Amino acid sequence: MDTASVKSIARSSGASNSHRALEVWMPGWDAVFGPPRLSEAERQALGPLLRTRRLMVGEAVFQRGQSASHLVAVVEGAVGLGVATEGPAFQLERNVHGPAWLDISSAWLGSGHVQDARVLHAATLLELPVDGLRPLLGRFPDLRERMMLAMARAVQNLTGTTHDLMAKDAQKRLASWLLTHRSPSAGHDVALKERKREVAAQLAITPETLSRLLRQLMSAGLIEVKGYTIRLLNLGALQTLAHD
Amino acid sequence: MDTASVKSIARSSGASNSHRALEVWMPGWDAVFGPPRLSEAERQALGPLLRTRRLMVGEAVFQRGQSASHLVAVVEGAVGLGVATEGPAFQLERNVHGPAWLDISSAWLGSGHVQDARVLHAATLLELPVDGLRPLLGRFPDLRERMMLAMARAVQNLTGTTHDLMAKDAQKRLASWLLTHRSPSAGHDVALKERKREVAAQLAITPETLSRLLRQLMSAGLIEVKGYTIRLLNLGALQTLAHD
DNA sequence: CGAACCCTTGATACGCTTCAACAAGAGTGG
DNA sequence: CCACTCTTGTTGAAGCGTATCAAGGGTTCG
Repeated sequence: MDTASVKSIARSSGASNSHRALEVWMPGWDAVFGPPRLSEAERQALGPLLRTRRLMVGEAVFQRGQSASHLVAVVEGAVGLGVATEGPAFQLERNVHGPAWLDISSAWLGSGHVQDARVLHAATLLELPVDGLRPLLGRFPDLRERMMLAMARAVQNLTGTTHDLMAKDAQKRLASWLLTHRSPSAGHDVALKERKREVAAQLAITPETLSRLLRQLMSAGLIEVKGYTIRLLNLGALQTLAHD
Repeated sequence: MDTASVKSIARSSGASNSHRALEVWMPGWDAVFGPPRLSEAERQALGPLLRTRRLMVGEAVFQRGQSASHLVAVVEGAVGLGVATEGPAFQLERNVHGPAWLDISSAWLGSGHVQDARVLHAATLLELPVDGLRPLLGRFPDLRERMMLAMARAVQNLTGTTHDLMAKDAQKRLASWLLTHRSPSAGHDVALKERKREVAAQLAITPETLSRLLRQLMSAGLIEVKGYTIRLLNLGALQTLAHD
């Protein structure tokens, strides 16, 4: 496990010069914290605290009820959040593609994770002990602001999700999903990075219903489905559908 | 508006002794921040920033899209979060009874509220400008921790809500709601503090369905409904129902 | 080539909504 | 004081949206 080697570097560097300290910083970590980039001082302070784990498909990142002492992020890969049922079955609720926070709230409360997390595509995970983070928030206002923003975004995202679940039917949720998941470059294509059954789970519908809905939108001329690529033919109409 | 008088006291007191400073602190504010009680220094720092508003039934606390510069809490009374449709109609999604935070996330992002908020029972509101709060978070570690915890709790609550919406049917959500809303003292009664149609809205069902479900649970012997009081006759069975 | 997936399609079932009617209180004005 | 209206909750009948179950086709991989 390469976590060990990173750790030993961090320890041996001690109160290092910036050159040595840089060695504890791994490429990709910046993406989790998001722009603007962390300052050198922040990186030096955070570096020794951070741990990475590399997990393969199907492995559990954490389990429901398991006490949480670390904030967890996905640096790269994909992790599903949900509830494990008996056996290998897994009731997927949310899909986290790196780089993004996976569980930014549980560790603060110290009361254990609320969901299970399972690796969907081999993933690199980042763990940040909240006990170690706390003092840093006093020393680094920017880092503090960053964490507040990250949590605020989490709240807003979840608020949006609950709104969608309460107020929109499946077709509207799908239209909404398609619009937010279109590739940033070519604005009219959605390249599915996951299986359709996982998309369906996020939309809180069955794979069968998703299939029917796609077909429905297709025969209405709004989209064009080719395997795992969906071309959006009529953005305006999709937005009208999605917006309430 | 008594906000003005409070404000003038805060201003005139300047670098006051603790006796004068206490005057800017209003009874009830502590409840919003939750235990343990704020320190004297924290109160002195927060006091001049906080503003209270007293709003009557039906008034809008804030509107969707309206830019948010303040964290908003309900000191006392009840406020509904949702989306205003045309006219006076209001699609209620969440119900906030004071003391509790109403919108703790929008102001951090500075991107406007995501929902409308409307007063359901005459309410006292507390507003805390995030620009004023920011520097305080550097000076008061306890206050910082408190805010992190509050946001973390918001995330966990919303996570629970989405889980319920995705995985549970209406009956299970109702059982769950009844269990979490039973009066803390006499553990077998639920005294509704709102109209049933508002309870239904929170459960994302229609009032008709709520009525039928209550009748259903009643004839199953699990509860006893008398107007706005519901007696839970079989906690165990309700928990079995609620827990997936 | 068969086995194991994934997606699709069809038939049917069920949960919840919608619409409509009605009963029971609360407030209002003659 | 009674008739009137407004609001809230309840009940019934019908319909829509989505789940469930079952079957078949397309890939991928050993």
